[in-house]
Amino acid sequence: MSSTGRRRRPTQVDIARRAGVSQATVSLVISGGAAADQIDEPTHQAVLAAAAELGYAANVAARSLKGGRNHLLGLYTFEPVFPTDQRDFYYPFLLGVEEEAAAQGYDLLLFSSVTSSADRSIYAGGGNRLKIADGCVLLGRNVCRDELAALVQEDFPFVFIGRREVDEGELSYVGADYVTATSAMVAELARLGHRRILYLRAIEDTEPTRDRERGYRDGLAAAGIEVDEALIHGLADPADLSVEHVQHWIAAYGVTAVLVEPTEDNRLVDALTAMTDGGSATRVRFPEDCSIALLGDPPSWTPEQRDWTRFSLPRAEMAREAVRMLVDLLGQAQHASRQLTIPCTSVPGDSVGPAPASATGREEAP
Amino acid sequence: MSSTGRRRRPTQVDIARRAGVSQATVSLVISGGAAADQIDEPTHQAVLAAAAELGYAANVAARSLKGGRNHLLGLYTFEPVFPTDQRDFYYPFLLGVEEEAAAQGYDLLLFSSVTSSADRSIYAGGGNRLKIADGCVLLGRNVCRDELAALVQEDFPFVFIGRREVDEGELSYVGADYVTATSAMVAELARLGHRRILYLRAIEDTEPTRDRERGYRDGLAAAGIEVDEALIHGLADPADLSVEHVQHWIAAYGVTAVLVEPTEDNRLVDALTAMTDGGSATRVRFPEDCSIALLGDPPSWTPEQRDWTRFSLPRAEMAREAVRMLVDLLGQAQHASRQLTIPCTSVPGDSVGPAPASATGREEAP
DNA sequence: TGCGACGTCTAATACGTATAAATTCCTGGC
DNA sequence: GCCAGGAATTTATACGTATTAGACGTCGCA
Repeated sequence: MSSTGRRRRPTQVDIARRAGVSQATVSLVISGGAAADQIDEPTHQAVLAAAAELGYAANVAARSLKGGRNHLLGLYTFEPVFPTDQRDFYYPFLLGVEEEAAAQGYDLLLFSSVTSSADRSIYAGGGNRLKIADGCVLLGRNVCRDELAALVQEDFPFVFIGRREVDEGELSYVGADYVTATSAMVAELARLGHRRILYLRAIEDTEPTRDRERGYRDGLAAAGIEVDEALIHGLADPADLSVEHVQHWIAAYGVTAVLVEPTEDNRLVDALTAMTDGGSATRVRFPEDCSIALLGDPPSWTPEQRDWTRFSLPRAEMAREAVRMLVDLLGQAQHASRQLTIPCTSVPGDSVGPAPASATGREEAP
Repeated sequence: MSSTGRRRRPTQVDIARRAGVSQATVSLVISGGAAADQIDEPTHQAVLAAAAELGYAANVAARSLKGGRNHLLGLYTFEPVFPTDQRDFYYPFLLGVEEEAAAQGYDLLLFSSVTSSADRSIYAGGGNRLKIADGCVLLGRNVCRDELAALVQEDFPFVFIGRREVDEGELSYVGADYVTATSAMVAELARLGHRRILYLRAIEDTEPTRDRERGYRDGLAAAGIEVDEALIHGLADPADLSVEHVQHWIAAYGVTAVLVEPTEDNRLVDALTAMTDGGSATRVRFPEDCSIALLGDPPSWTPEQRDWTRFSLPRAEMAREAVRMLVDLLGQAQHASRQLTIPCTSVPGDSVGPAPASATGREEAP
């Protein structure tokens, strides 16, 4: 059908034959960045011409086996990125990675872990799948620690989007500055007279959660408020954030403000909305009854939604920086690990108000 | 740091040395599916033990170099997929491709054309970029015909999502059955007494548009209505679908129903919504004043939106089928082209009603 | 004329795996 | 005791590329 009728993809040997040179020369012309100018102009052209005629494309596997570069950046996510309910959360990351990868002249290799089966993990099939790419961007909240540790052991270049730690050594990441952002949120609440601030944290002990807790404690300390451990509460399911609970916290602990971590899906915001909607007796008004702020932004953001007080992660920016960092790492012989933290932006919103006068100074009581 | 202190990853040779066998034996034990049982049980165990002790992980590059396949499927889009205003249109395709690729054991190579610059085209850098993948899924409305033709010339395996044609030969695609869906829509309108049906088609002469026009004509023929060429109208910009225009069409041509192609962005639906919102004199009520149906679904679909009468493309299903077809093609020595058409699902909606009695039979007049 | 230097190219090899072909070893049959 | 025949394992090779060391001329200069 086609001119040659052959099925096999052309290789450097084919080009060499056609151009009347050796395979080594072809390799030098095609991918010998530095050494490419040591070959004569006529042969240079001849090789390129032959390559074009044959429709040559380098074999990725062979190239990376040999240790060369493929101009591929991997993107591995520990959770499915595409399911609809989380899409708005991950979309900005995808966007940023895609954009910056293209800008840097790399194509993106999407390692799919979309099936829940374990056979799509990094070390599936007895090998490290990521290695076809020159380097890899990692993403996801529920990290598999073993795999991450193994990745650090081999010195495969990768950058995590989000701060992550493993015992086995330092890894590179681009994270959001949850500590400062949360601390600032606490400071703002304190300025408004709040002294009894409830912190609803995720149950899982991941780095983002630890950072927020750190910021919470720092913020309280800076405001001269002692930490009451009873006000740090693990929230297993956003649905637990019910009217009854909040009213209980207000009554029993004198809580006047709540800080809560949003989930990657819509459940938290749904729960909040549900609390606002109920009949007058069975609802909580924010901020009249209680101030509330989100430690991060809820995934989907339609204009109709309420403008919750919160801070917002620079997600696309984080992704872009991660790609830049990765490309940088690739350029260096030595793979030193690097860490970068990007500030969050504060969104004032309308769910935080001054503390009720009756509550001010309440923490002075025994 | 690690037990050996070496940096290099263990290979089959290392295992072989440790287990006192040859590298070939190791290969047979580890990945020799069928031939694995021809080796003795003791050696089998010894090899596995050695592999476990060394923490062996197969080198994917070497493996796929040997096999000729690298288990990568390309995804090339002729338009940026990630920009926000089109994201809901392309998302289901991404989802489907991603999902099925994973199910088939392939990873996805995302060729970014996100920068508008031409140097990210298929044939950038002198070669066919797509060729680093085993095969490729193509996507996008504004196809570059030259490149597509060139792709057909070389017999690089690819499948287009959406019906596409080139003069140079047959290509494989998975398309939506616009013809039948449009024809059915016309039939339904005819059943409701409509005889003067306006068809607003896209200006560009792409396959999806041609198919719809074909369905329009077929549907009219089946209903025994003669085609009035004045009722086929090219719509350059969705904003042109204004109240004035519709009122004009009703008055001048006796139009009682309109069929319109949606755009990939939100402009058409926005225009429709705007028409409904105006003051009573400057708006059109659907279906009271005029029935209207969309030949495809508008991109974003929030529950608040009006439930327009339309038909809906099985986008995720198309994507999945495309991947399946591609994998199938890869398995065959001969690359025959294949075509598959998937039916659309009809969404009754509420923007179509019976034709006004005064208009029925109007087409009998000269 | 001879000799080193330089410019241009090639031969050879390594990367880690899979597999066909060849070898060794063993067992049983005569 | 010798050989056919199979089971268990190894040897050898190929996959396509990158890279190093060296081959081959050619030129400049003494």
